[in-house]
Order: sequence, then C-alpha cells, then structure tokens
Amino acid sequence: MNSPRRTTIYDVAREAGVAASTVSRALNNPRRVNPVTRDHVVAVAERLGYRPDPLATALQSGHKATIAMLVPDITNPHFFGTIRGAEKRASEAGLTFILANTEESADNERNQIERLSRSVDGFVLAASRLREDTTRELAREYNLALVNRQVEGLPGAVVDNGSGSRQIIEHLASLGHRSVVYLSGPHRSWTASQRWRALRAAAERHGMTARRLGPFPPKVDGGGAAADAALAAEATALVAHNDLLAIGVLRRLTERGIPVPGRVSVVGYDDIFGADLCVPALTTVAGPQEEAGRAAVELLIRKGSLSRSQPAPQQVVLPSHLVIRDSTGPAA
Amino acid sequence: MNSPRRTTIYDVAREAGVAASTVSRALNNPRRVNPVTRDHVVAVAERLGYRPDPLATALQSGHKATIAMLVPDITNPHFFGTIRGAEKRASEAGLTFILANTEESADNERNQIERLSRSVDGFVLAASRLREDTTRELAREYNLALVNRQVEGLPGAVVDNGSGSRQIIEHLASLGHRSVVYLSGPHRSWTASQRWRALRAAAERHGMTARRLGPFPPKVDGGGAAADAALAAEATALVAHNDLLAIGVLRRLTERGIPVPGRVSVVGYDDIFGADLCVPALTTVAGPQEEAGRAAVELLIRKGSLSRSQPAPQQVVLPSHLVIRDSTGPAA
DNA sequence: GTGAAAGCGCTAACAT
DNA sequence: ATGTTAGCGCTTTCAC
Repeated sequence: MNSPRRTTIYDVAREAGVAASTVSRALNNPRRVNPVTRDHVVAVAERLGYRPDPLATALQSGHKATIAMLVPDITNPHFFGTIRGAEKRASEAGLTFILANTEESADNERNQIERLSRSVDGFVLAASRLREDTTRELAREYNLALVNRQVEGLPGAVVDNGSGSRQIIEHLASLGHRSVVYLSGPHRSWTASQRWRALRAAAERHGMTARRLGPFPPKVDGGGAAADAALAAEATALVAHNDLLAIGVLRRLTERGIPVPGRVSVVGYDDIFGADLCVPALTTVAGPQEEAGRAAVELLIRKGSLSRSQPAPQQVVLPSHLVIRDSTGPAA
Repeated sequence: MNSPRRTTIYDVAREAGVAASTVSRALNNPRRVNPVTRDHVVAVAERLGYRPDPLATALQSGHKATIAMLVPDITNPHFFGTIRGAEKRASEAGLTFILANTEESADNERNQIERLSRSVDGFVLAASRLREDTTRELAREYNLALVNRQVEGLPGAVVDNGSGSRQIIEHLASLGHRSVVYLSGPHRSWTASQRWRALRAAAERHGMTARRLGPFPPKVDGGGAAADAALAAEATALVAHNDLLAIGVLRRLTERGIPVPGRVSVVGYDDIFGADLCVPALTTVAGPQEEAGRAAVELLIRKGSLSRSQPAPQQVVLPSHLVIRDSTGPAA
C-alpha cells in the first residue's frame, strides 16, 4: 500500500553500516557473506521490520514468485477441487496465487494470459478452451501447464476419464443395458470429446450401441433439454457430460414422472459436492481433481527451475473410478 | 515471463521519434499530448505490440491494479458465491485478483496480509478470523474491506443474518415449535455469533426457549456429533450454523431413523449448491453472497480513489430471506 | 568478503 | 506540448 514509507534495503544498510548490496546478499545468498556480518544484517533487518518488496525484486530479477490459474467458469463446482489443489501447492511453495475467470471464451483466455504475462512466472490452464495450435504457440512464449487437457509436448495433469468411462460401460452392460446415450458438453471441451471417445470405444467392445446428443450447456439448467432429447431417443441409459447436467436431467425426469433407475439409468462425471445428496444419489465418475491441480502447479515449478536441457515436459495422468450409487439399475 | 525481450516504452519512443515520457503520457494521459503525436505514438505502440509492464508501473506509481481476497477456507461452498462476486467486479474494473486461503487461522490471515501488502492495492477479507482490535490496527496501515463481518469504522458488506434468523423463528413458531437449538459454528466467527444473537432475541420475543450447542466444525462431518447432541437435548427444531452442518445433521438423523420433519425440523444457513438436492430438501436462509463480494470490491475501489476528505467508510447490509423447503414441518 | 554503480521499465517533476 | 532527469526498491556485475 502507500503507507507512510516502508523500510527499504537502504535503511537496513545504513543502520547496519554496510552497503545495500551486502544486505541483499546476506538475505538471499547467505553463504556469500561473512557469517558475522550476515548475522548482524539479519538482526538489523529483523529489528527494523524489513520486508522485501516483491515488485522491485521481480522487476529486477524477473522472478515474480507468482502464478496464475485460468478457469473457464468459477461458478462450476467441478473446478473447486482443482482450484483448491493448485492454491494449496502454490501457497506451500510460497507463491502468490492469481485466479481468473475466462468465461468459457478462448479469446478471453488468451487476453488474460497476455495481460498477466508480465506479472507471473507461469500459468495453470484448467480445461483450457484454446485451440491446440494456439496453445502450442502460446507455450513457446509463456510458461504453461494444463489441467484436464492434453496437448502433446506440453506439461499437464489430467484425470483419466477413459478408465471411468470404461467402468461406466461395464457397469451398464452388467445391468443389461444394450444402448447408451451420451449427453455432451461444450464443443471446445477436450474433456468432453475425451469422454465420448472412451465411452464409444468401450460400448463397441461390449456390443452396445452408443449415440451422442447435444451439446448441452454443462449446467443444471441444461438438464431439461438433455433429458427430453434422451427420452425422445428412447435410451435406457444416459451418461451426462458432468454431474451438473446429470442432476438437471434427474430433476427433469422426476418432473416428468420417469422412474430412475426403474426406466432409465443416469450417470455423471466429476462426483461434485451434492452428487450424493440428490435423489436418487448419482452414480458418477470420481477423479482426484485436487491432485490434478496440485500436480499442474508442481510441473510449473519444476519446469521453471530447470536448466536449458530440459527433459520432455511431463504429463501426469490420474486414474478415475466409478462411484456406484442409486441412479443406475437393471435395464427396463 | 523471461521471453527473449519484451517491447518497452523506449522501443516505442525510438521508433516513434519521441521521448519515453511522451509515450507514457500518450498512453496514460491522452489529453496532455498533441492529438497528432498521440495517434502516431499509439499506432507505433500497437504495431510493436507494446504492453506496459504492470510491475514497473506499480513500482514507480504505487498503483498495483491488483487486489487480494482472503478466505478462511476455499473448500467451503459458502464462499464460492462471495469469491465469484469479488472476482467478477475486480475483473470488470481491470484489476488482477489474488486469492488466498487462510485456513481458518488469524495468524495466517495476518501473515498473508503482510506478505501481499506490497503487491496489492487492497484486501477483501471474507469472514475474517482476526480480532476486532487487530483488524482496526491493520486497517490503519492497509486498505481493507470486510465481507460478512462488521467492524465499526471499516468498510464492508454483510449479508444480514438477522432478518433470516427472525424469519426462521417466525416460521418455526407458526409451526408450533416451542424450543429451538442452535448448533453453533467456529468460535471466532462473527457470523456465528451474529446468527445466534438474532435467533435468541427473536425466540425470546416469540416466547420460545433457545439453547446453543457446540461449537461444531462447520462441515458435513460435524453433523454427526451435532445431531446426536441435539437429540440428547430433546429439541424439536434444530438450526445449524450453516448448510454443510445441516446436511450432516440430516444425514445422521436419517441414519438413526429419525423422521425429518416428522420428529425434528432442521434449518440451515447459506443456501449452498446442494441444499435443494438433499432429502428432505433443506429449509435455509439464503443471502446474496455474490452481491456481498462484489460490494466489498466496490468499496475498496471507491475508497482508493477518494480524496483525503473521505466520508465515513460505507457499510453495505444486504437482506437475507428464508427459503422454505421440506426439512421443516409442524412440531411433533 | 564487501562496496560502488548500473539498470530492470516505468512515471512524474522540472525544464524548455 | 514535449524532452530531460531522477528515481521507485531491488539485484547483480564489476572492482577492490
């Protein structure tokens, strides 16, 4: 803030009877300075309540000690876990954590990156809406790590929806379902296409038919249209792009008096808070979202501190698993 | 980032054939420079892809264009609305938004404030755990706005739980309840004591007895102990500190086979996502949390841009209201 | 081991 | 209306 005037490195220097550069060294490279002077300087700094100014440090050294996380929609509970994990890891590493909403817009996302680029050491892009080539291009200039989006050559952490999707199909198959409808999410969403691909492949292996409907807005409100469309398609098993949509579907089905899982089974993804509260409790694919957020920050940190000869950026894949609750049952 | 080298104001100055200060003026005080030169400078800046460095600007001018929001527990859905509102308003105002978790610790909160103070123009403290005198002391040095916490003389926005609490009591009274138990939240929580005070006062007016139990951790997990304690106290109406706790209570009651609202009624606060999904759907006090977050940022912005002769800092009070669902019914 | 000096990119007097 | 100059607070050569 603009308070009276903060203690600077010069105040400490004067008080300690040394040069400013010595103060800087004593505080940052303790081993490069005589233990006696070091202790003295540190003591004086302490006494004067000296706090380095991160801005001045950053301007000079380029090290901002700050990362930014960009999220398509802060509203969506799905991201809370990821945000939490990222914030925690950043905090542990002494990094300041900037959070920004991109409102599901690739342009917005790109602008935010450019706007913040001078202020941060790197970005965690959660469920990025950027095109793959744009992402690669930006990654040449900026330090990026992705969450729940894979782009070859870029570091990132994803929750593997493939395993979850396969488990869904196996579960449904074992209940006697012969066909499944996927109620899809946003076009640009990598996760969405990922889920659908795995679902379709697994369905094929099990001799089930799989169709895709939508896209629907991945929110509770989107559930009305999604449920109606699915019903018109005469499906016995509905897999929604995420829990929000699934919950909306559940609601609409209840409204229309369709028994779940009596007549149709419903499955979601994410296992958000509330998935086990709704009625019937939602069968859904749970993944370690918090862990993914944490891992992405981790990769960003490691990447930044590496020498030129960096090994190939790492991709972390975390397993998901199906949580079976009450919204799935034997085929009608 | 540390990319090759970014375009600076000097590059633009050279290319445009003017002094650096003119570039600065052309970009920041357009009216103080000849329209012709201004346009030229702007065009060159554009062509060169010039982006001002926020750090350098901040270091020189003291204007950081950044605010930080401190939250006791990012995990808690209660804060999502507040965070969202604050982030939105900050974003609209072109401010960078820093989010930090204080882990329910006053010390941590204070440290964060000190750590970030040089990097931001001000702080939004959500449900601050700081003592009142500490808060006042800090407010002398830093720019603070509070959310859901009132400290005289400090700007802030609160959701008025008083009105909601009164509505709870009226509702319960009209259902024939004669006594109510409040399952309290964290000790340090201003909101918690606020709620209890209003509840007790309203109960008194209605000739109801009110008791307080706890404190319980304001999470779903806290509900087990809270429900058991309430049952032992033979209450017919339970008011939980927040929805998380209320949901936990509901769960425990179901486990124990206690009919809700047949034998006891349950009420929460916050109307979080999920409150209408649980069974029975939770009667709860809803408040415009998002609006509160937004208002706090608004106050921070206004405060910063005011002249010395500031009017008394504003306190915004937003009304809450009771949402009646299925967890409350006639007294047994 | 320590000091002097330059400069990160920008803004804000002060001159002209 | 524009240019010159002096820093903001820090780190980092480069000398000594």
